[in-house]
Amino acid sequence: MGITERKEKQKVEIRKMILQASMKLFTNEGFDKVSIRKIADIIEYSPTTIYLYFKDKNEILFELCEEGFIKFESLNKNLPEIKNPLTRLHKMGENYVGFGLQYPEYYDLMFIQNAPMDKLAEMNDGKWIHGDRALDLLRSIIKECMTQKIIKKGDVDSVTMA
Amino acid sequence: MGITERKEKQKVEIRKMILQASMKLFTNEGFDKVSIRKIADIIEYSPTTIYLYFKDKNEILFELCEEGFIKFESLNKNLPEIKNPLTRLHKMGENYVGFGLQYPEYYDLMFIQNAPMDKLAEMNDGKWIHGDRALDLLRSIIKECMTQKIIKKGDVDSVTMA
DNA sequence: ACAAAATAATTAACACTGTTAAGTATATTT
DNA sequence: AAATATACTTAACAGTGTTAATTATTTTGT
Repeated sequence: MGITERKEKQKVEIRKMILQASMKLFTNEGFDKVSIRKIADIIEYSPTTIYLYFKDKNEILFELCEEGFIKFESLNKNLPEIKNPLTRLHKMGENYVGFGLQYPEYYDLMFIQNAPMDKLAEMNDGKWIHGDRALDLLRSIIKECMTQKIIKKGDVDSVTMA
Repeated sequence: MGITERKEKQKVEIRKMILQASMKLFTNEGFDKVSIRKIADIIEYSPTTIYLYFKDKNEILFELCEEGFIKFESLNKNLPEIKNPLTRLHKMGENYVGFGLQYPEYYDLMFIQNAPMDKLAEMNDGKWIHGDRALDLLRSIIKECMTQKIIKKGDVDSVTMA
């Protein structure tokens, strides 16, 4: 039935509008300072309409991160062919940088605005469709950095100073 | 006058209670999830009483960070005697780690919960009494890391994996 | 073509947030 | 004892995420 099909498409498009508006607001003002009502204003729908498309505010962020992880994973397609795990990790680091340069808004959302990490950790039960492995890997890196990057920070600074 | 003196002490003690309760809540639940009313509940005063001692919620965090920076600075007293700026920075890195181990709650508040960095940046006009140099230095490190730690992250991970 | 059922959106409301203004005791000074 | 200052509280505002009830619209079954 072509008519319900068009309806589906419209629903998808509203979803897209929400995600688009949210992305803009999140990166401009930060997740916490963005209210559902602000998003609703932009897309010119009632605030509660958003809840017809997303379970809650976190799920919007979640979805955006998923999008980001998809992009990031597609960048990582060149990894498996590298045998040496050391250089493979190094390559992943490069990909990570490349991702940041190519999709700065997504990068900001996923890795700079640290609040998200907490928020997403909450809804971490079961869901993760695309982000799981990438996130786990990155999280392990980040966690290790929580104890070690400090030292390395000093080193980085030394290097840049020399 | 011994009586107004005792009054002064009581005021200082209420301040301390607020800071103490806030510290506990901030590190346990995160800055954003702590409400003024929750703090008020703990110290068993009305929520608005807190505003007699602190301008707003951020100022409580600000004060706690100041305390932290004082502790951190006292750890950094061993720095000036080191001539070589490279090894001096390295030593500061060590102090940073030491600080994190010695005062985990403060460390968490100041460097892990990244939201504060944003919040404190807002009220960064003029104030900074103790934290200024230490913060500027650390912030420069952090900012450099925003572009470079990514690579270093990979490296760190490589090292730890080897 | 018309009534019934499903869909999509909205309005009203709840419980919470930071914060301010106005009011109320209590203590201090004159 | 009356006036003033101090310490604190209650009431309120505007905003938040979110849910329930309501209305309008569209699709379906006859």
